[in-house]
This record gives sequence, C-alpha cells and structure tokens, in this order.
Amino acid sequence: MSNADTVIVLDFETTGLSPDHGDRAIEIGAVKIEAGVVTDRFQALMNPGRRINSFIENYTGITNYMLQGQPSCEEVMQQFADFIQGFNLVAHNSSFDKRFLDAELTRISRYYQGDFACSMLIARRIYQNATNHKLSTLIDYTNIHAEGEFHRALFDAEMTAKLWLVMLEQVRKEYTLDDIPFSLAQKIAKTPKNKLNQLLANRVINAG
DNA sequence: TGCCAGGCCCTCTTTAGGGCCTT
Repeated sequence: MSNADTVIVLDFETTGLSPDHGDRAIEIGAVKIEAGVVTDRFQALMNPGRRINSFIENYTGITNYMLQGQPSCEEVMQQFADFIQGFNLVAHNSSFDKRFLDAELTRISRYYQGDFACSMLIARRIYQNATNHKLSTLIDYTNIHAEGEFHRALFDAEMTAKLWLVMLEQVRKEYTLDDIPFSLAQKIAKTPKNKLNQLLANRVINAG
C-alpha cells in the first residue's frame, strides 16, 4: 500500500454553490483512510466573514450563532492544507468540493499535489438500480449504518468514506482483483458504463 | 443594480438540451 493509496475523504459545507460568485466554505470535515481503515480525522467550522442565509442554516444546521467566534477560513484552511499534503482525495460529487478547495487554498497561496476521485461517479456506474445517487440514498442502498446528521461535514465525510470502501470491496470481489489502487478507482469513475465491464474483466490495471 | 454554477451523462446527440449532484 503506497502513499498514493492512502486517501483523504473530504466534505465542505459552504454558503452556496459557486466560489466563482463569492461563496465561501463554512465547515470542512475529512477522514484519512490507510489500508482500508480510518486512521485520522479533521473537522472545523470557519467564519466566512459574513452572515449565511436561512436556506444554508436550515440545510446544514450550521447557524450564524454557531459561526460567531470561529476561526477564519484562512486560518482553518492553513491547517487543512497541512492535513491533506501528499495524499490523494475523494469526495461525493468531487467537482463541487474541488472547486471550493481550490478557491480557499488559492486565497492563502497554498496548493496540493493529490488527485481527486469521485465516489458519486463510481456509484452511478456500479449501483445503476439505485433510485438516485445522493449520498444519503446510497448509504441506505448499501445498508451502511448511519447514525448522525447528513449535511454536516465530518458526518458526510465519514459516510462517503464508508461508501468508498464498500464500493471498492464490491468491485474487488466481483472481478477477483487483489486490490483497487487509487489510479484504478479513478479509471472506474471515468470509464463509460458500457466499457466498465471490459476495463475490469481485462484487469487493465495501470497503477501509474 | 442585479445578474448568478459547473461537470458529467444520457439521448429524441455531436450544429443541443436537460437532469443529476454538490451547498
């Protein structure tokens, strides 16, 4: 198991959908998975420097009152940049979390070397019978025990991590692979559904 | 002032449109 196969599963709660239109992070949650086991966690609220609207308060359960006195985004993201340094990254609908990670780190001139993989894209391929591919639906669909509140960063990161491990184990068993390197997981996420069977049946594993 | 996302994927496609998923 190389460093490349240790992954950080992360989730942001934010003021809205688009950092390009001024939205900011208000909470980050993340777990580190090493050799299939959660070995570390990161969770922090952060103050975006403005009030959040009522939709976000209701959606996340994070209130303006809770954000009073919290450290700034810049302060939290400095610590988070250290936490993720050198590791690959996983998120549910990773294009969303990547945009906020990039935007927040750019503000403090910090960067990361890891690649992203998306649990939602893999789920869309291997759970084609699920009613939808929202995180909460997939947790229920895969019978993963869930005790907590969705739409809080650490809980969603923990649930995404469990889903990630269940999905990789299912693929590994189904195709009798020794393991699923991160690079293969990325390929699964990017391979069209009708080519997926061919990719895995042929064990086209390229760990590079 | 007021506007306001973006990437992936499917299909009645590719000279496009709309649904899904994230907050």
